[in-house]
Amino acid sequence: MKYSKKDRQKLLLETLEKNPFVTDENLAFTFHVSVQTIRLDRMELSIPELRERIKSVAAHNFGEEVKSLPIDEVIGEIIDIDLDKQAISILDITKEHVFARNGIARGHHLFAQANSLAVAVINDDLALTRKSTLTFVKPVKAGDRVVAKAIVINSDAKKNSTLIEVTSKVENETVFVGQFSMYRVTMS
Amino acid sequence: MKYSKKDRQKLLLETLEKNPFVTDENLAFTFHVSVQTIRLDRMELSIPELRERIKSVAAHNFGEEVKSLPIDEVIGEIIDIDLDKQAISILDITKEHVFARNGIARGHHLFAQANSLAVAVINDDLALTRKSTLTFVKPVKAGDRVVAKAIVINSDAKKNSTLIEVTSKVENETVFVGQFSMYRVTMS
DNA sequence: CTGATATTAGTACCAAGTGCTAAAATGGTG
DNA sequence: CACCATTTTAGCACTTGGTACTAATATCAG
Repeated sequence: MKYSKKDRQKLLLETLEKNPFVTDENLAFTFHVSVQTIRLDRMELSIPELRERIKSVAAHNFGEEVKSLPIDEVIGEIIDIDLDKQAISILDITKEHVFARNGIARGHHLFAQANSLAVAVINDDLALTRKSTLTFVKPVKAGDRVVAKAIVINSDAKKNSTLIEVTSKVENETVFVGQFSMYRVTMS
Repeated sequence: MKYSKKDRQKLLLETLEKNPFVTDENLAFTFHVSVQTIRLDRMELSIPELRERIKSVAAHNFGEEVKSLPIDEVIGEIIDIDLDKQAISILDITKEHVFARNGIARGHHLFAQANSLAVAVINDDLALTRKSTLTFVKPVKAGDRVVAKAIVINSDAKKNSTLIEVTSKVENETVFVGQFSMYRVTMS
């Protein structure tokens, strides 16, 4: 069953979209036409040859190295801090923080900002996250400026434990809420 | 200034590691040797030819199995995946992942590994974290190899919701547990 | 100096193409 | 049905970036 030229070219595009690693010979076989026809089709649709297709796939992802979480102690920029009471940080979301596919910020960046703010607000030598509950209220997009505010809910000195709530907002709209139960110790 | 064979081969490896898109001719020129020498070097080091190198980079990134997320957007290395069922990734903790102060891995790296694994295991076009509860059971140190295993607990198609539990272990000892409630949509 | 190691040269061949010309098949319209 | 345009197929020379193999030189170490 042969397709019309139009249909075949449409299918060709879809096929190569799904899997660019197919030779003309292979395509010719699957579409029951000659290799030359496939070549003509590629010309008309300006689809590059196999090697170029592969190269572009490779180059694309090779250049687009996803930024891992930075080394700084705090993710985001602290703009206000009142030790053991509250702190505020801002993080500008760029295209490096989002999924290429849908432009939505990856959860761990919001978590990282909130968590490191929770660590920073604690006035102790050692602060570790013990437990946390997170709610991603609303998707954050590239270009958004996320303002995170950490509030110390309570501090139980005996248990070496502190409860902190972090609320992150974009243009005054809550996008993320996290409760952090922190373990803390003063050394010396 | 010619290098010794040993030095040249070492540099060759590094060069191609950084940029696999280089022809033998090009390499011959930069190392001031003949093309044949480069080929011999590649044989000895069992480095595949340009096209195969490019193909493997492309194939790697075009990971046919992982749909939700391009493979290099995953924090850690996925070593096994059974879509909608379970997945395993490993992350080697280096000094860049830990607090300089105490050598303990910062929570967001463990979260990032677990969360991105939860996203990857979902066989859908869009997967976002809605809520999560985390427990940091035991501190992780530089040098530790964290093995995270994500298990899909249930999938409610009507609610577009999936519950995933991720358990991370170091040398078979649980260091982190996270429950992720994920929002998922199939596009088309 | 000699032998081993390293390097270069040259040939035939391959895959997956491009670019070009030309013939054959097919299809729609009067 | 015939005719002309579109579509498809065929064939050939040439290209890149190699492999596989053989053979000739360089280079160095003892």
